[in-house]
Amino acid sequence: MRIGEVGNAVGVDTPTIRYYESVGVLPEPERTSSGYRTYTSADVERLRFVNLARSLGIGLDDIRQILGLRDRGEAPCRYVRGVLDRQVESVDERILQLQDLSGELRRLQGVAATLPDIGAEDPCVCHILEPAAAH
Amino acid sequence: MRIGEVGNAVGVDTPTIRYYESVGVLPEPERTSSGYRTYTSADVERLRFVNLARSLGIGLDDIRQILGLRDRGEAPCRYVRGVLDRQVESVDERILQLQDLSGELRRLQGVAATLPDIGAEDPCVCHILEPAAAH
DNA sequence: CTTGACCTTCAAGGGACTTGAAGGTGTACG
DNA sequence: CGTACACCTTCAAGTCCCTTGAAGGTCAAG
Repeated sequence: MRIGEVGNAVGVDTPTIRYYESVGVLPEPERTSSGYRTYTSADVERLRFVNLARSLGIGLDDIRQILGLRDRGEAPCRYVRGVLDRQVESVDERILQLQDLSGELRRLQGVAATLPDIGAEDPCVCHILEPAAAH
Repeated sequence: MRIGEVGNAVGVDTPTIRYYESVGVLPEPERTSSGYRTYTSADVERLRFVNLARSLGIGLDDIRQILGLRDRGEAPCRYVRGVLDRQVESVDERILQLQDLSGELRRLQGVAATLPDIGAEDPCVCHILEPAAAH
């Protein structure tokens, strides 16, 4: 299989596949005599896994670790559990931050709707945003 | 005021202040004879505004626009309203994505808790994550 | 024999910093 | 007066995960 077919099969574009190879997440594949990369079905499964893990927000370093464990014949389960725990924690924290942010932005939308435009003589940079600094 | 004092006053570290200058968000300040940057209280207010806008997730390009309008004596209000609208939309979209992600990760935590560790002979990369691909 | 889709490499861009190296300045203390 | 120490300077590269572009080679169909 050539790189474009693999990309279509898994849903990853070809520069990304080459990028994964360049950072050591995918191994260097065989080449045809003219230099085209050729992939096996094991390579396709590996890429499918990488793509799945990325869609869960798992970083390439963690993915490399998990694949490395498997490559050395060790069960990655313990490591995967740790990654999941860390990932849930950071995602949930991020959600809380963004919910705060959304609330603040909506409050400022309300402020913006009631305030008239200012003129050049006004001393502050932005009379919509700057009262927010009171927090 | 020197760069460190400004940084302390506003809560921004000095490399970041220099970075803001390098990308044209802050103007080049006066220098002492020995080359140290010296800031006015107007510079401090400007940095305070940049920091506030950044804390709302507003990008440096938008911040540069807003400050540019003010610098040219125009009211940035209309532009600021547009930025707020776009920002609320993208933050809310991101929250939804992350909530989906959190749900999926928690589901996988549950899977991980009930499954035993696999051995090297198992055919898949990770029997915790891979059933997730069924979605 | 040419068109067009595919493939190759290397390099740079993006966003917003962060870190590091190598060195100059300013001041308080002994 | 010397020196330790905190502060400042510049430039370069690293972070994370791709994405885009340039310049060119390969292959099958018409």
